[in-house]
Amino acid sequence: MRPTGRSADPSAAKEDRRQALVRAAYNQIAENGFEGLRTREVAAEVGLNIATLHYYFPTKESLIAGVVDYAMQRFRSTLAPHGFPADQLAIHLRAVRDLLRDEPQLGGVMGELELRSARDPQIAAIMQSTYDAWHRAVRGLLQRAVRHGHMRPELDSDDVAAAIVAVLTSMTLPTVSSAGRTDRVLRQLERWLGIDSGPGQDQPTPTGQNMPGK
Amino acid sequence: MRPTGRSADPSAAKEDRRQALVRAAYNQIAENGFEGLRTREVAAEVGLNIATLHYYFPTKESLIAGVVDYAMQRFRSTLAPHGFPADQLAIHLRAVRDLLRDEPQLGGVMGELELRSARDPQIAAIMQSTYDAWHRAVRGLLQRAVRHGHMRPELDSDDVAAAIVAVLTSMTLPTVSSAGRTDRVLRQLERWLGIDSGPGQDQPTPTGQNMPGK
Amino acid sequence: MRPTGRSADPSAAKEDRRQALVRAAYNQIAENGFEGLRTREVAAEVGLNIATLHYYFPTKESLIAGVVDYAMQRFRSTLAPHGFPADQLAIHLRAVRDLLRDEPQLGGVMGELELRSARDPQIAAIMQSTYDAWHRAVRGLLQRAVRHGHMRPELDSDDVAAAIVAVLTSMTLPTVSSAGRTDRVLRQLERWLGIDSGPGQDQPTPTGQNMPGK
Amino acid sequence: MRPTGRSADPSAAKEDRRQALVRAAYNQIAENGFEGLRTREVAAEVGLNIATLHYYFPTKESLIAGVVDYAMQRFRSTLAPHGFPADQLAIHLRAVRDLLRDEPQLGGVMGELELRSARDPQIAAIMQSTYDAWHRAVRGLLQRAVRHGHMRPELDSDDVAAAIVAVLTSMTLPTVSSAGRTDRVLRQLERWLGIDSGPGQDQPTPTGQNMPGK
DNA sequence: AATGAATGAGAGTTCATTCAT
DNA sequence: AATGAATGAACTCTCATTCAT
Repeated sequence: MRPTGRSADPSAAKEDRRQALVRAAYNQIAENGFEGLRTREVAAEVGLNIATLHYYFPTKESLIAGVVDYAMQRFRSTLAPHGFPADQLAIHLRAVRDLLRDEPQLGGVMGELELRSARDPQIAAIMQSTYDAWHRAVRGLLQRAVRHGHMRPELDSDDVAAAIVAVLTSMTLPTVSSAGRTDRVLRQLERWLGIDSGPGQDQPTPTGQNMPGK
Repeated sequence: MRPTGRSADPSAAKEDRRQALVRAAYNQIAENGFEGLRTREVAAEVGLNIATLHYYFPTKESLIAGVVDYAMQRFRSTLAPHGFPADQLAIHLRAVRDLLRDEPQLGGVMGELELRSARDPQIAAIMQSTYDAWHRAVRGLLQRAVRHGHMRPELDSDDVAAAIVAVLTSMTLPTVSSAGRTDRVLRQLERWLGIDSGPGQDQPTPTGQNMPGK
Repeated sequence: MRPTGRSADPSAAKEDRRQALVRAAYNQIAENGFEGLRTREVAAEVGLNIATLHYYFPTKESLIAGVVDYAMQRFRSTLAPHGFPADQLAIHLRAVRDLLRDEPQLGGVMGELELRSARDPQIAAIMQSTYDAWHRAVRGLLQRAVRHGHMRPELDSDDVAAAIVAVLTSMTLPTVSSAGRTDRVLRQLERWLGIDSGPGQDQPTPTGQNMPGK
Repeated sequence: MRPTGRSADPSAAKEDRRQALVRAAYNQIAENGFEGLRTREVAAEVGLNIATLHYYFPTKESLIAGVVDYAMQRFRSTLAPHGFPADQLAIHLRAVRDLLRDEPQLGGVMGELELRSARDPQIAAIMQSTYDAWHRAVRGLLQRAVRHGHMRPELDSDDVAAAIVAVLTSMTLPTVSSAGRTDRVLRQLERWLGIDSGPGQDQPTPTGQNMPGK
């Protein structure tokens, strides 16, 4: 009675199809943007007829809603790790970078959602709450780091969290992410946070401009 | 007293019309995205027939090119001040914030261009060169600031410039810019750079987390 | 008893629709020329929406290709009889005349294709090969006729075939075909070929200018 | 007081412009057919503005009428030579061939007019009367040739004239005129008429199938 | 659960024509 | 006599959506 696979449970099979369609749409958006999202293409990629797509998703908007869900879950699942020990902030930054590097579509889709949220209140709400959760998570990390004495107590955890989220978000944009700027940006962010550990991808930079105590 | 308006110079009048169309398209993109850009709407907004729009811009693509030009000029003109004394980096950051605040459309359009550049090589080239110029300008500021003793000499001006550009860019995104996050982010950036002149919008908060020497 | 009409075989029904559209386009071209061919009209004539027409023929050009096929087949089917006994050249000439008389659209469409071939290499190729085949068929007839002693041996079968094809082709032109000139022309051609079997449509005019021996 | 040239007479200058426009349209039709005739292009080719074209020719149809006139005059002028001695029929055939060879546009335009006449009664009338005149001229030649003993008395001058005109007309069609078929056709026509003079373009063929004297 | 066929609404683009200057 | 600017009408083509099967 596994809920996945083409097995007994009919409603599971249905969910499979839906997932396949959502993933196809997700890829399409990553590649062509909302502008270039064609339901026919999505259906074709899954090997289905347009009409069948509309059986699963009555309207294009509902399919997009599915994509938003999928992207968010994809994002969150990787971004909100389990334990978060003391200085796992560094791990978090790397995780984001790795995620964007390994699944380049995600950046594109997030960017598209970002923009769409300016016009689509429904998406805006989802995005906002996701970012709020993210912000809170990062802020929590910062506070714990301060409590553990790994960061300067006078930092405004709200402001720093906002800045971190902003920098990480900018990395989804093509212009910033291109030409290896990503690594530059991330490295500098680590320096500012005093969590740069040298190797990463690159050279040992034991400077630590911001953490005089170090 | 240039011949703006329906006055003497005929070629100026033509340029006026073109500008009006470009601005209308610019607004449309800001409001509805590239996805929602309709030439008929643009023409109507200026009070012209579509055929007339095509008289000025043979193709939709050429109109978009006009918009790109306009947005870039809008962006650059405010971003590349003339003199740049020693600590004008702060002024620059504020200028960007003010520009995005006072002309909210600009953020939207830049975001759209940003995304489009992932698929449109022509736009990508323009965006890239603009960002490169921006990066160089900021880096130059940083280097001068270091030379004048206003910043720590060991900073990697390339990395810091990249981070600054990334943060400022992220401010064009709706999610980041909403809910007053912009100010948070900017304030923190200033702190990191050691150029913060106070909390909120302007009040003096001489903390200076990053520039211990100062 | 093939599944014509709205009966069993679904793919046959599809082919029916395609045929109906092609025939409608064929009629439109005959009536208004390529210049006046409007997809909307074609669809309307069959009782379909334009979008549906594009379902069957993705582009106007592909619809035209269908028309070319149809016209050619219409032409060939009647022009390349089965057996061709000795003096069937006469039959061939009459068949062409009858075809053009009974299906006046064909002349118009062929004329249009003729002209279009001056600008459209694709059509030019089709027309050329059709005419070549026709030329060869006629030449073959002539040679057999010579071999059987029904025509003078010294005739240049290539030249005569070219002339015959030219005359028959000219009969598709409105000016030539109008005012009963067709019959005049054909009668004279028969005389030159020595196969004339009578005046007007049928009256016996045993002159036979060309076949003195006969 | 020459009526041509850019001199004194204002109405002559006007006529010049008209002629230039007509000739430009004529060339355009030869190249692109009626289908591809664009008034803007015509005006541009003469170096005028569209609006100016409409000053000379209020409507596109009126411009076309001008082209018809021009083509007809071009055709007639060369086709109806002055003297016509006894066997000038041969000269006539050669003249037509040379005309079509030396001014290839004429064939195209005549073909277009030919087809258009199927839909445009006005053009049909002009074409018809031109062809009638041509037919009569050729018939006159034949009759004189018979009277002078250069042709067989029993020929039906009406039928032969019709056939000649048909063959010559077919030579305006691209498919017939291509691939050197023209010469074949013409040569054979000359043989049938008994006026082949051997060399022409090619080999001496003194056969003369049709001249009983042989 | 799946599909082929059909559609309405609308997109960008073209073109002959007009009008004020 | 000439033009730049403007327009209406029409064209081909696209796409999300629907419906009978």
